[in-house]
Amino acid sequence: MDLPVSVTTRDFPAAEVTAALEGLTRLVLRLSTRGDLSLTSVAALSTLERTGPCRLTDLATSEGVTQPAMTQLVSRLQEAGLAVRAGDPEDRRVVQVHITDAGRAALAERREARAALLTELLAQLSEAERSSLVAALPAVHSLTRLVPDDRSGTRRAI
Amino acid sequence: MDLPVSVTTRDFPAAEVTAALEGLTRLVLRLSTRGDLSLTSVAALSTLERTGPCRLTDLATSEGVTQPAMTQLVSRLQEAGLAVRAGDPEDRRVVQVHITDAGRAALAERREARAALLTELLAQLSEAERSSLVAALPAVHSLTRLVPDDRSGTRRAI
DNA sequence: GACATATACATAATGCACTGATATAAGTTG
DNA sequence: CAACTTATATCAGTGCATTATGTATATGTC
Repeated sequence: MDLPVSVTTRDFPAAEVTAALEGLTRLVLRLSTRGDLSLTSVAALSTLERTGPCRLTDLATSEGVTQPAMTQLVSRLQEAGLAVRAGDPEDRRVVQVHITDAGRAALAERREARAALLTELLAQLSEAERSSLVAALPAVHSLTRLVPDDRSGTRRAI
Repeated sequence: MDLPVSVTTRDFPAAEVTAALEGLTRLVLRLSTRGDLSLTSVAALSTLERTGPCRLTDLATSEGVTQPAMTQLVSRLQEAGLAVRAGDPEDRRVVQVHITDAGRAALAERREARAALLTELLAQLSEAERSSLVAALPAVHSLTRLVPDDRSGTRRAI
């Protein structure tokens, strides 16, 4: 328990990191206002903004939801004017989902608001704490890349 | 982009941290299986375990949900045998919510499962990355403490 | 060229977890 | 004791997910 910690795989304080992760998750969720875009909506819009138009099913896979869920989500986004469906002339079964200018604007606005609030929060940390967070960013990116986009196969309860 | 970074309030990469936070949030949510306890359930049980029996309304406040939501949540927890309601002899309007042994066991089991999976994920990072995550833990704790338990007053959209 | 199968999306029915509004019951105060 | 406040429960509605199934289009095989 209180042996010196060398951060190897074996003695990694997974419990603490798990708790921290859940705390952060709840923080983010609590900071979301009703009426805001859902996390999935934001993720889907971000994907569309980053990678360009995308098939509905591919979008579902990449966001880790089922295809019907994505159908509904795209419908909501379309009603809100943030995305549009477009047919694919080469395969008339497919729907290409495009982000609209309004969608891009909504993303930008949301990012700005969240960044502003986060900046405010972070200002209350010590400089050492801020540095430690920045230093952890690459690891976080690696982590989020580790979980495959599709949830089939080896998925397990966490 | 590749200037030396001194992490002051002014030039803190809030956008990046925001993005990382959202990525982590989605990671955690995606790793939750259907049938698992919801995050709110876990948070409520954890609070009960940590601080002992608690009024229903206080629990609602501390988890950042409305009182009806907490009434329902406690009902679910009670049906699942993870918590129980107990009357308060001093004020017969109040309900004291207690965690049960089964609730404690469920928490422990869940923590173990998540820690195991997280360990597996973390094993795929470099040692430097793991160290950076551990180093960021205190900052994360500070951050999660910054957001007050109740959402009234200064709450804003994020 | 026609039929079987696969693929892409939509629709329907359902469930869960939240919200707001309101009811009920129990304390508190003028 | 009436009026008010507090603590919880209940109800209707919403958002976002699920599974199961339907429909249109594509593809492969005989």
